[in-house]
Amino acid sequence: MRGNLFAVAVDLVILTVRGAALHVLLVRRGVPPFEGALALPGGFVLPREDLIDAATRELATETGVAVEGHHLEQLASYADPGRDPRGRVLTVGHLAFVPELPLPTADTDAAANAWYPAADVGELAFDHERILADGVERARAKLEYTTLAASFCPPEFTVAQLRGIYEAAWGTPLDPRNFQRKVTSTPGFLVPTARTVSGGRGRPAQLFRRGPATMLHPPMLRGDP
Amino acid sequence: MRGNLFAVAVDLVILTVRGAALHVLLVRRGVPPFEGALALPGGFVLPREDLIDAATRELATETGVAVEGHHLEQLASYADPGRDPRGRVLTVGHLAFVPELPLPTADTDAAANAWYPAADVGELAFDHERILADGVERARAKLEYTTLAASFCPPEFTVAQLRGIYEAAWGTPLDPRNFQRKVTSTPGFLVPTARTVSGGRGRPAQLFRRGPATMLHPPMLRGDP
DNA sequence: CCAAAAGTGTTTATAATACACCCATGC
DNA sequence: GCATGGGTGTATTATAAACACTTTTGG
Repeated sequence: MRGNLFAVAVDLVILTVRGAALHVLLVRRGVPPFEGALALPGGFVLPREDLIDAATRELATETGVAVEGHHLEQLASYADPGRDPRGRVLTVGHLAFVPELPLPTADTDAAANAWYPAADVGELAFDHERILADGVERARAKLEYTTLAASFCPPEFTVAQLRGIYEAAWGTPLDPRNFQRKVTSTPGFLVPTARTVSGGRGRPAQLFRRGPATMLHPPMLRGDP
Repeated sequence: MRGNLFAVAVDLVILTVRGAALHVLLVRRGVPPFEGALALPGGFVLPREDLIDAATRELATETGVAVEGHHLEQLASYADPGRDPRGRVLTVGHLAFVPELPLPTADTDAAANAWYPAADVGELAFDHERILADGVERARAKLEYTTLAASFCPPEFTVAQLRGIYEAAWGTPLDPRNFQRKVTSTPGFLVPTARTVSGGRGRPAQLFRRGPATMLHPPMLRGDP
């Protein structure tokens, strides 16, 4: 067909919210090239595998959790001729949103994996800084006009937890009272459960699940004000 | 590195607005596979070429016009193992917005190229129906919250022309008077020129160029109402 | 009872719609 | 003049931000 063949990989920008900041899952590379450097988790696509399946497999490997209910989408492809010293490698970046969860202590192929603040990762292997930047930008954009913030929460969550996601993602405190009304009055965003959370300091909060809606009209954040 | 190598192609969803509907540029295939079928224009990525360069080259080939001022962005990658009967081919879909322009009468590699209504293209080669659908969906979404509608217009255009883009893209008539104020009062959307268009039936309209702004806050279209 | 967080009601500012109206041209 | 589309002003309506207030828990 042609002499110019590519190896094809998938790399994952796996984001979560810890404390008040976006964090990304990075692995320490154990083999050349870029041995010892931090990198996005990823790997080559298998002979009969589709891209989303390869990404799903990597996500399960790295987080130790099934993809059940996690959000995973394709981000963009990167194929700069010089991006990999081994030769011509195209990588398809993917973006995943997961709740804060304990990581498996690496019986994976990677030497170590851990959460790092997405805003301050230092130097990464290959062009992974660029892929990460694109992933963070896309994540922020999608939070504005979709209901995906709930993908960062566990299966059942409070309105305050959800608000923390938005506040972490774009660093602005939000009015808890107006936020409450906004999300509870958006049809299909939240499905109330009968249960409440106990043990907190104030009045117990009601627990919700993700609703069927995916798009927000109007968006969550407005212009500059 | 690995035995599972891919051929890598780029395919283009080139959109324009003709009359009152979105149209897409399609080519009639002159060689197998899918000989005689309609397909998106595209081709293989060259050995030292980056993806955007390959897409830019194809866009210039098909439209006969330099990419000056045209909008071109990566859409998504497609690599289903069965998508090409010749073997493992990954294609990186791209999305282009161009003004209505005369097509070169094919001294290109394709047998013929022409505009087709994007909503009614019939069967396409490979998985190009899917790629087209993704492109149209992305185009509609981006028109809502960016200034890209102006990319469908010639270098100088009237507010009514711009309104026609929006009306064609989502099939809703818009109030000319409120539309006028909305776009002219959005900073950086339109740059007025001294010139006006003559020969129309009513009062001559002022001509504008694209401004530096790219994002719209708030978006152009609101929810269902 | 007090502190703290959840959740509701109400006022106020802001922005979007609807539409009356004037402007500048061709015929 | 009059039809036609370009462009502006303004009243009405919807929405979001600000914040006082009530609810329900733990200590």
